[in-house]
Amino acid sequence: MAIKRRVTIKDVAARSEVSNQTVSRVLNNRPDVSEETRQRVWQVIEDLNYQPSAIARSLIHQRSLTLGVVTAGLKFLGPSQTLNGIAKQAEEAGYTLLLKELPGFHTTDIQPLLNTLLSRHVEGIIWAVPEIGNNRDWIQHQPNGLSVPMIFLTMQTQPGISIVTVDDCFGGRLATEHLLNQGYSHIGHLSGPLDWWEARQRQEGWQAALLDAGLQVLEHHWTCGNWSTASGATETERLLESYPEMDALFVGNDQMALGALHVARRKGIRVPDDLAIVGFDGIPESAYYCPPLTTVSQNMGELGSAAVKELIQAIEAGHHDHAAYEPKLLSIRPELIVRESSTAVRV
Amino acid sequence: MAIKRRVTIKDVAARSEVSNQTVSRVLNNRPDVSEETRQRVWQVIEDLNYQPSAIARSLIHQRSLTLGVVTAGLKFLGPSQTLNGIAKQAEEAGYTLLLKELPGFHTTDIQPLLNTLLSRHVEGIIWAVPEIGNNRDWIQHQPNGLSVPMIFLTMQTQPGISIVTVDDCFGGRLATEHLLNQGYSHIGHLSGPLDWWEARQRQEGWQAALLDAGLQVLEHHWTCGNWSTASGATETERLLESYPEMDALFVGNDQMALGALHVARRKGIRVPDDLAIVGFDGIPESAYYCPPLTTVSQNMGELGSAAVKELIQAIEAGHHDHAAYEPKLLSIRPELIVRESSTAVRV
DNA sequence: CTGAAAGCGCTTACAG
DNA sequence: CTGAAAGCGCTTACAG
Repeated sequence: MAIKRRVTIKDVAARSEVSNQTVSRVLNNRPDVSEETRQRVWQVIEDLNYQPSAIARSLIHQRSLTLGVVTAGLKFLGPSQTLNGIAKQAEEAGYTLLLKELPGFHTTDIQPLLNTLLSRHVEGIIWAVPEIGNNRDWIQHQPNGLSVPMIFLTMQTQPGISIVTVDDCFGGRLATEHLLNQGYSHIGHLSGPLDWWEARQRQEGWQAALLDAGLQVLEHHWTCGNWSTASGATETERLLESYPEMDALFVGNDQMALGALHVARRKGIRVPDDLAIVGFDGIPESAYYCPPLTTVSQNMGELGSAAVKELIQAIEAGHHDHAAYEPKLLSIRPELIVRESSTAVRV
Repeated sequence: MAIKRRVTIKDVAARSEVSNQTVSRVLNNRPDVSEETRQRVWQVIEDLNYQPSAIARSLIHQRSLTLGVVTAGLKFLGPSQTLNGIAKQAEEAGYTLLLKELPGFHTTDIQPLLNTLLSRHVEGIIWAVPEIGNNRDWIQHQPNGLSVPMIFLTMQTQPGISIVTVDDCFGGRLATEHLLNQGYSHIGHLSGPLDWWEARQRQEGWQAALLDAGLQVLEHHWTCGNWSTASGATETERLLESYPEMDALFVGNDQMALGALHVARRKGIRVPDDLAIVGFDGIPESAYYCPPLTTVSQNMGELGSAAVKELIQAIEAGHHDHAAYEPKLLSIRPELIVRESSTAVRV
């Protein structure tokens, strides 16, 4: 497969015996070309299978129609669903995506990555990396802000920053209130790792609901795992010991909930009669867990597409430079899906 | 966020009172600049936070250091794991990814998509869309081949095409032979949709193993689902009726296997004593199914990174245009993970 | 209706 | 050691 030179506008011009700019006119459907010339040039374009260079064009137009996406942990469900939504929406809006995946969640030096993206003239950036520990502190240290609009996904509100997020706290509340309504009163919580903002929010929702119901929230009523099914299993065991009265458990994601179900089964604990379990995420398989899992469903695809819409709006506001774009906070509400794992017939 | 003009090489040149090409020399670490000038220019570059335009550079160098990735069904596990591997490897090799997701698996007109990619000067393309029905016929109709190297993932061998694939047929054989070794002899199969090449391969492996063992393979010994847990459940029910002697079941993916387990449980069929079940994919949760699932594990991340390595090799071969790059076929072997769902103590 | 000129942001020979 | 000129592939005024 030897190197093939690109077919350029010059090749087309030469072959159709006109100047470059006439070819350019034909390409861009300008009116001022004679019908005869137009036909001839199109013919040559097709014969040569000529594709105008988007690169050259973006240099002139100062527009690349490209969006940068920074993601991490693509092998997990959430991030890939989000990317799915981003890709769909970008496609629809006529933008192309430049994808960068962080090697881990805790990358320290963001600058080279941002530079790569900016050097390729992205018109905006979507930051689809979960907020963990202080992995967003760099935002403060940006010299004089970014040179392009940027949208952050699922994170703590910060002034001056556009954020699209799922309301995880509300989700945690939803799960817990459901359990209360079902008559459970010793409701434990198995959270995700607490350096994750999402994990903390869900935990907060759980706690708030219990306090609102006049119940106590004590240290030994909860523990945290690392999102994996394995950790869901081991942490559930720990919780069963530290909180023996526990009759219901709100778990921070469906995969850990699967681990919890696993442990309950091994120990002969009946779900939901002895222990109700509610998950978070709403992954399709959860409907086929044993028993089917009640869960809080969040639409990550919608999150992604909302982010793209918002970003494009910001970009266009920048072009009509009058209307300075106001940073926005969009929050998507998760929904409760009730299944067998939390609906015992209580007496 | 009003529009900000990019800082260009001219700005730097003006501010440091040298010509553009001296700035260029400094940027590219050329030797022939006086130390004093070099220092001054670097200072200005930093002050202005100047980022050279990769776009302009790629125009000159005729190299974009960009790879195109075409994917579909990112919301499913396989494609996103694959993309994960692709992203990691591309990053490591210093390439940036241009991502396009097809709206569905059966897109008819590939040309516009290919053109977008080519117009942005991608140096190579990875086709990470599963082969389904005739959704790859377009390869034949490419006028005079592609102008850049292209690698296809998981598909039927075709002359002149570079392919990186998992050996699904071998995987199916692995699962089936394991069941035979465990003493099962009425082994049914629940495949994925048969227009998927991968589904057909796994089915073929199952069939070959049975024939090799001198067993019959009849129509009513297998059925096909659509990869979803739901279809896994309904198709297992169907199979239990059509093939009542069945004592083991090889299922085309883990999610459908979860559906099979679900049905078995509902019907009081003991797994693995009455019915052994083996899945395919090796997703982490399968270790926590009820009972834990024996499965054939395939490393999609490795698939992705192998594809990137191969593609880059092809690209570089193109640059040293002597050594014409030979299309290759790389095949990755899946592995069997044995768990409780297939290891009854048989008498 | 069509072409010569200038320029997008950069680099590569070529002079001096 | 440094700058003027030409060019990557294209488009946009400006002439004619």
